[in-house]
Amino acid sequence: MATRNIKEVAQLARVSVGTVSNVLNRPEIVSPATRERVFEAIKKLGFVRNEVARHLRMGRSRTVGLVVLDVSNPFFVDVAQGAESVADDHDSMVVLCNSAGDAGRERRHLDQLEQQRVMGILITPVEMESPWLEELAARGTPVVLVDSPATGLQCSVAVDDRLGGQIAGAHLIERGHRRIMFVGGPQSIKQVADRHTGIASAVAAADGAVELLTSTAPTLTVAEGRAIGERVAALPADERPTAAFCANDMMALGFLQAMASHGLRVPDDLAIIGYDDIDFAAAAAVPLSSIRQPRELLGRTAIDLLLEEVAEPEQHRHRQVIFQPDLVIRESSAPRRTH
Amino acid sequence: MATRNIKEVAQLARVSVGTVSNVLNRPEIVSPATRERVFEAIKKLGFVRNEVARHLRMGRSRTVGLVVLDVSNPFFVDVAQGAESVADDHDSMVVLCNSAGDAGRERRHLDQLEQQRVMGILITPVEMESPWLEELAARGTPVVLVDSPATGLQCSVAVDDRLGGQIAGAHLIERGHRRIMFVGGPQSIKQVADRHTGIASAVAAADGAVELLTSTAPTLTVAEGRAIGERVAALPADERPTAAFCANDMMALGFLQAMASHGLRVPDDLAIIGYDDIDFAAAAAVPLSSIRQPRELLGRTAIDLLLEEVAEPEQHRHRQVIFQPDLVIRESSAPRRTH
DNA sequence: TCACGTCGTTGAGACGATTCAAAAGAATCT
DNA sequence: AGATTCTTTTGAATCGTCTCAACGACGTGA
Repeated sequence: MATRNIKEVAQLARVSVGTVSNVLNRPEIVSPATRERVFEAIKKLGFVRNEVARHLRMGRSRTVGLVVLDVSNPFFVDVAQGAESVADDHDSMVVLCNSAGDAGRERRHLDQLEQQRVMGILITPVEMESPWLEELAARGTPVVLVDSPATGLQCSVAVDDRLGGQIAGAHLIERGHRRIMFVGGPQSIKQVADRHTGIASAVAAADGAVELLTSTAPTLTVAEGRAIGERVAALPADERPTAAFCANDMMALGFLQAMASHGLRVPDDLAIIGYDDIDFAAAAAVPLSSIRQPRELLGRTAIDLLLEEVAEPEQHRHRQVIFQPDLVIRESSAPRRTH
Repeated sequence: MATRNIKEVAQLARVSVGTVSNVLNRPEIVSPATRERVFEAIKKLGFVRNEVARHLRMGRSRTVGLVVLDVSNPFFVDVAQGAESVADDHDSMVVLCNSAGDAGRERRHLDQLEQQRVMGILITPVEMESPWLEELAARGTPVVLVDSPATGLQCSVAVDDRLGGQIAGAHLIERGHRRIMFVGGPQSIKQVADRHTGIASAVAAADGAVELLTSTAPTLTVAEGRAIGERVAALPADERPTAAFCANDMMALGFLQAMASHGLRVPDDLAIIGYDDIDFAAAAAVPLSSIRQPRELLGRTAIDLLLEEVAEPEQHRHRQVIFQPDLVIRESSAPRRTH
């Protein structure tokens, strides 16, 4: 409660509050002697600037909200770190919020961030269509979609998920697989839908020779991946797919665990390829093949776009940046023996 | 920029600003008719409460800062989730900051949080002794140490790391290992120092029969674990330890990868045990034995203590909560054959 | 009719910093 | 010395909300 304010500092230094403020913000216009006196007073009182009052007066905040689908997915942590590294250079702060794939939680976080009058919001939305976001933007909080393409009404940074799915599919087909399962999540998540479309197009290109199964989980977690894996492992061998393309690496890890616990060999009995190429993918029981996304670059670019918009709101034109994914081949999808 | 304020709402609803504020905060004391009129005005204008002004006026914030050593370590993400779940119930918000083991970054985050006048700070400090934290607390921002025992000047939540180290050591010794390496980090990090002390005491209890090597990295990351692993793998077999106790699971995963890439078999050539029991430990190439900490409970309890202190600053007495770690045995430290 | 409570509403200060026009002081030039 | 310019410092207004004493309207009971 011993929080000092500018007034107390002014009193102790025998200057006006205006001068203290000047020392804090434009020290060069204050005479050295006065400046020194003020600094001493600050030190003696243990004065710490009140950013809240500052923000209220100045009308703009130095923090950016980042709302992600799942904090426990290292993919998003990496995106966040990318964003934070840029924010650091502009002495802003990133506050990380977890929607956990739940529209309600997402909504609450957005409300909170808007009430805090954050500088802007970076978000991987739970649902494709969200009027909230547009209203939010209309009311004056810039929004940048992350890992999700925008319709033109706002900026966005994304990776071509359709292409990623296609690459994964082509890879598995090229490896000789003819019965492939897409281990996915809610189609309402754009990324999932696109990855599905991608692999479907690769399958279609194989001219009916390849069969595509699909399983869907409510969330893209390790646990769900494991659950689906259990079900797949329980199938008779001739009904079982020979390869699985998981919507992300978390699911792939769970799926892999289920294979192991049922004595199925990866990639011999069943090949697996994940998505995101999180660091743990390489350290898995069987190192996971994956579709790599430029995780940190995604975060970096998103906040760059945001800062650009904030800096020049007038002449800013919304942009949609799209990156290309890469195929990373590891043991989990190693060459399949044609039997 | 279309941000409306209470005054505009008041004008449109033809009431005073005081009444609008009442509608927002104590709707029951406002007559239904007026209340309705105000709500309509709010909706029509798209008014969103300015939490910044609110906070300035009320003098206290609804956000809590959580400063962790490494956001990319899922251990801390779990702690954060525990904290957040409690914060949610008290409609507060947790902002996650990453010191990345760097005292400078930690310092900057603390400054920022103090300037924002957060309700309190939960922190896993980089260094044991930190005058900053005490000054911070003295100036009125409550601090709770997380995963790190306090000296009595503040609240803390921790797990008995000494015991954890001892359990890990006893386990390896019991499995027949006589040459054990502690793969650690800076001794300035209390957790690391304690885990080391723990295993050392287990080794001492073995009466000279066991040899304890120690290697130290600047940070507790996968990369550092791998680097140390590379060096260990390069040693001639008779100088190489037969078991490694890693200061956390991240290092253990890196260490494990190094073993694999050098063709050393785990646990036959070298057993590994980690610390934290993060979810990825079980999914590793060789499922990792680990010392489990109650991760979410740690975060939950920390914020409970903080809220307690904030609620009743007067009669609050600082408490130090200590939990017990558990041994989780998996394949990476399976029985060693006596040769 | 008057005094008195009750209920709803009002409006004037805070809260702590920034900003900026204007005043005060110092330095320079005639 | 007096006029002019430049440098410092001042203090009042402002940002958006909350709080609380005071006020008006209304009904009740005497």
